[in-house]
Amino acid sequence: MDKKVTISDVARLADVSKATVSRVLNRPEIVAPEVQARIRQAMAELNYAPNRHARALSGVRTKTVGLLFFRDLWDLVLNPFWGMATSTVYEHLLANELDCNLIALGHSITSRERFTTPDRYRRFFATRNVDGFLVVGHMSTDQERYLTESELPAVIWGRPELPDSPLTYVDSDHRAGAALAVDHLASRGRRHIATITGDLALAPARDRLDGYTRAMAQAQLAQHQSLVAHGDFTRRSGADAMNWLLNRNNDLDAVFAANDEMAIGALEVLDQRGYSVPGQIAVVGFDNVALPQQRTQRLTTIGHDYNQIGAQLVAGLLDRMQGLPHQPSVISPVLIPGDTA
Amino acid sequence: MDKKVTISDVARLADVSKATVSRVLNRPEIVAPEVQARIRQAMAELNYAPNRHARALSGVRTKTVGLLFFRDLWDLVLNPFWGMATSTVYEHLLANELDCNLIALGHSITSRERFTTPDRYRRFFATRNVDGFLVVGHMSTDQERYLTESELPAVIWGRPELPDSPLTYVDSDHRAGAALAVDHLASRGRRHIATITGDLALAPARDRLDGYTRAMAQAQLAQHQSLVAHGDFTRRSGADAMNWLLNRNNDLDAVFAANDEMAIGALEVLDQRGYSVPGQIAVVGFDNVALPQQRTQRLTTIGHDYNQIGAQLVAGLLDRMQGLPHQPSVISPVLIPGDTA
DNA sequence: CTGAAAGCGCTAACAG
DNA sequence: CTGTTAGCGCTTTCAG
Repeated sequence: MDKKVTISDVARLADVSKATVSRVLNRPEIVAPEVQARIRQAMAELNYAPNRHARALSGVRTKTVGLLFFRDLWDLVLNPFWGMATSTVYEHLLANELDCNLIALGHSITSRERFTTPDRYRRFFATRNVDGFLVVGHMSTDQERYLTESELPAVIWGRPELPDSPLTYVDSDHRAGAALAVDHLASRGRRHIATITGDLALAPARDRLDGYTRAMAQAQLAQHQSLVAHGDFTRRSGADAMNWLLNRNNDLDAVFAANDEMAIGALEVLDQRGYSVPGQIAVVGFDNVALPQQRTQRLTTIGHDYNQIGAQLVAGLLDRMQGLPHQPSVISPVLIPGDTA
Repeated sequence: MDKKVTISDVARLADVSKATVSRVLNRPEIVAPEVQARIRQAMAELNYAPNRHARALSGVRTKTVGLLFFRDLWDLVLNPFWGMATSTVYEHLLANELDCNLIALGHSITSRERFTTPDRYRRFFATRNVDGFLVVGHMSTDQERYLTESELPAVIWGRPELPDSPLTYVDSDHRAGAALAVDHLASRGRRHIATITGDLALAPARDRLDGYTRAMAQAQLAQHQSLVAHGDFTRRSGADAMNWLLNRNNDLDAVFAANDEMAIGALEVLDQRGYSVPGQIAVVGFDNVALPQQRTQRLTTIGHDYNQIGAQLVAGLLDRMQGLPHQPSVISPVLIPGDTA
């Protein structure tokens, strides 16, 4: 019915020119109050809604940003961290009156088939027609390259992999976070602190391990191969790693897991095998994912400052969209006290 | 750099007219093979990517659908059901080469402020400029009305509330699902079957309760007020409800919770209070949310046919986008065997 | 402060 | 099969 009300219809009804209508849409202050009132009236009457494509075509910002989620959407279900991250970004986008185009680029069969050639990738980014991108999750160097080539402003949650990427970013200080965990444990008298690493192909996992190693050294605690178990950020792997640790250490008194999921897995094993937590073994996780309600015992963990990261991410993108520079920033995580350490 | 390659540039390079270039984009089969090759070559060389706004403006489908998520995005984190639902829809959209514009309309402060007036709502839907909408989550009757007024094709996961809404839908048969649960329990010899309802303001919760009631009657099992505890779909409420039930029934031998989250809450209480499951009390949930890895004991539950729902949703929308009618459909859930009943 | 006119990039008749 | 010619709805000079 009123699907096709255009600016001309409004102009006709209000007895002005299209240009004037357009003006009240964009710079209302420069049009005479009475005329403006008349026009607004007409718009309401006709139930007019501007066509964003036409708008975009004539060179105006869409105010739409592509939220590139470099994971399978299912990950939103499997690890709450991703849900936290995307939700946070989404909220901040909304708060800045930006529309969001969530684009998932995971490993699901269907989406994998879409990107067989570099060419397709390029096309993909260039063709989104958004004002900029926000990136969540880990992208390959190729993906990073193509995204860069699209020449659209983009800000990453995390860090670019390419040496001197023009892509800017906001990241948590993973190393400092891990150190926070170790220091906390050490200060509580723990001496035999093990760690369960994440997938070391990913930078955050490496950083967290590095932070652990350094903090252990700093605290002058003995380190040993058998104290470092390798996981891959999944709950299952956390459980396996915990078993592995228990089987080769009998004086273990603490574990720092590189994320909460693995920490939960570890807790389950400890529970099964009859260890008391934190009595015999203390556990600290990482991410501070929304698990408070999931167990009677609240996990002690290292928390990202989600809100600040989200805020800086979109502030940075807004800057870049206006051609301003954006300084990458690294945000300090904090210790979230709980019942497990 | 190549941000502004247009169809004319390609035309010039390939020494043809814009129209011909446009043709290879839309109906390649009607252009001479050699010319086509030349054009494609030129496109590659210039790294040409069509401008979707221009395209849309000249009356072509965007192939973009708005995925309206009528919940706060945080719900993706809190209850895996929403993650399952949106992921499923997303996958099917992708499989059909449709782009997805995820739009969350929850109760977060920021988005709430956006929709203070009916007018804003109308504008919101009309202004999306997508080819159609897919709806996940529960919308108010107002929202439903405005969406309808937008006159864009829309298909709902669930059911419209308005009497004879032109909005079409795909839904699980909640009543049948609940009956499945009760029948299963009854067939295993359970006689004192309680239920924990969801938020009865929502149709699915009412349907599941109704299904329970009918199946109980059918199985000639005694019903009683004290067997019906009210929850709100959260884990916490499931736990509370379980306590409530335990406190006023001493012969309880089974519980049907209206969703998995509440079932988990109930299991936690049973565990704490020292009941054996399913030895003393059997538990069945609803939704078959991806919790397999969450506990050693797998929850017996009623599962939606996610894939089929997703497929029909998208197929239905595609039909409606072409002006074809779409028959709403109701999909039967199935019993997912587990270790708790 | 307002109107007329040109053009954003693409598609769709209509002729050839 | 291909080129020409109009727009799609909106913004934006440039005059008035």
